[in-house]
Amino acid sequence: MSAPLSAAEHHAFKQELFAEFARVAKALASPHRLQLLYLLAQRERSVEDLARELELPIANASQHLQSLRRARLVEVRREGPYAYYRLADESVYRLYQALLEVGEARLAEVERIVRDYRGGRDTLEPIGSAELLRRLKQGDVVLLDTRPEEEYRAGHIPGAISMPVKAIRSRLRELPVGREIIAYCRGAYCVFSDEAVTLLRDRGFRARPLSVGLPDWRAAGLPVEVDAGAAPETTSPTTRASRRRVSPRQR
Amino acid sequence: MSAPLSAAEHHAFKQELFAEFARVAKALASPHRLQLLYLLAQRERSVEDLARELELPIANASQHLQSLRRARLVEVRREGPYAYYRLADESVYRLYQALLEVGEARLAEVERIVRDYRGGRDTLEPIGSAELLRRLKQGDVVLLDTRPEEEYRAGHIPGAISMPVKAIRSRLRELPVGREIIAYCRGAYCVFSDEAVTLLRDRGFRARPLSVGLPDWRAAGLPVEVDAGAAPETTSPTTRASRRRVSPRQR
DNA sequence: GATTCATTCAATCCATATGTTGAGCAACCG
DNA sequence: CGGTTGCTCAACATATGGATTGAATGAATC
Repeated sequence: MSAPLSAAEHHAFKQELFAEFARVAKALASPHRLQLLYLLAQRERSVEDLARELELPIANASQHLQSLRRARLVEVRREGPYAYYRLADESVYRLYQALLEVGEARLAEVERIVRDYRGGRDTLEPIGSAELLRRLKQGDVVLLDTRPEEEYRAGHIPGAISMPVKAIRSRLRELPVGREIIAYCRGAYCVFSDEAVTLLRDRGFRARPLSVGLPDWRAAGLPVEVDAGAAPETTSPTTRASRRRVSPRQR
Repeated sequence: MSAPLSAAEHHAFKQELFAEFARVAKALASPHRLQLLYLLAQRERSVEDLARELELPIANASQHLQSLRRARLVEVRREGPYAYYRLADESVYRLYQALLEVGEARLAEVERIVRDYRGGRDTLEPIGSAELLRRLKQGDVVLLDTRPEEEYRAGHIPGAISMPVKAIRSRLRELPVGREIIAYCRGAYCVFSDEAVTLLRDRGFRARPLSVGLPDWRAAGLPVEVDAGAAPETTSPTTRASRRRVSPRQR
């Protein structure tokens, strides 16, 4: 039972074990793959779709996705000619979050890059999740999901309106003037909500960004609503119908 | 203020940003560096010390440590001829934890390696942190820190007795026969506490391992006691005295 | 000052990763 | 069936990372 274990055995065991963990870290160790995870945290997507958004050759995107798959960070669902990739589970996003947290805390470069990029726009007074929840219950705020509509359909904060930042200019009349507007997007390094808030303020609205993105909201265990007709979680045989537009958007 | 930002600018920004995060991930992407972090999570240590425990050439260890340092995952404190490395902060350990969590959840290999290594010894009925805290207050358990004494001195669970697993055979008479004995060590993949529990049970004691290691306990925000005279947290000028043995061990 | 010791640096070799290109494959369409 | 589409694979060039060796640094000691 308590068989004596040699130091050499100990050593080999540790080596094998940490080699496995290093495999996971290796999968994270590429800017392109991190960006893929960032996009996949919003919703499952096809190879071509991802490649287009990241401006990558398709073969390159495919290879990165397979590398992520070998590390079990993402999973594929094949449907006809398409391969839809998605995050394997919530623990993958928590790892991604932990990586960004360390990066932010430790790398002065990150701060500099962000500051350089969005000049004065870091004083938009973001609202926290707890306060948003409270005020949503009171009904005195309007909540905008500024991500592309497909991402809204794949999961959004209950009560949010889909208002992709690209469409917001033409949809201003849908917004109330009295209540404060809260905008959220993909996460801390996504500019959709910041752009929306800046634009809304220019037009005389009271607006603030949410401090976190939808994946962070979900990871915090807060409620997320999925539209009927959104790409199914279960790998059902052939749900071609899932590609149609549905969006029974709530106001 | 809301200066229009071109798609190309967006793209370059994302590239730079994720390149920085990838740098952090790259630092994690090596079995040897992960093992270094594992050891440094216990206490700060010198290069030679780490190299000896991991059976690495010193130059190799030094280079890995510098690579971790460039990613800001560890920091150095130089004292005379020695370079003492330590984890940069708690967020680094949380990242390490998140990596292991994903590895455990996703890689069947990890399970296999662990199972292969410790045959039947995974049914030692570990006790959780909450239950341990409760029973420590009641005073009906004895808590053993089975790590090397230096690690105990650098930080241990309040009330724990330092009982390195290598010394336990010769110190059995210090242990009470009535109360249950709880043993903890470096973490889930450390075998010190399992070995101690197995040995104690063979000798007729009631013993169980704690489900987490000291760094996990600390990361959970639970109290940790540091011995007076242990290597100082603050990089004080020249605290040579810190190398003497102190250990006013409490029973 | 010369010596010793812990650590770092520099140069090398080898292995692995990345990006690119073009070919291959399977599903679907006409 | 032949063509198109979405993805994957294979082969290559280039770049990067890791381990090893021996020399260099820098602090402490003699």
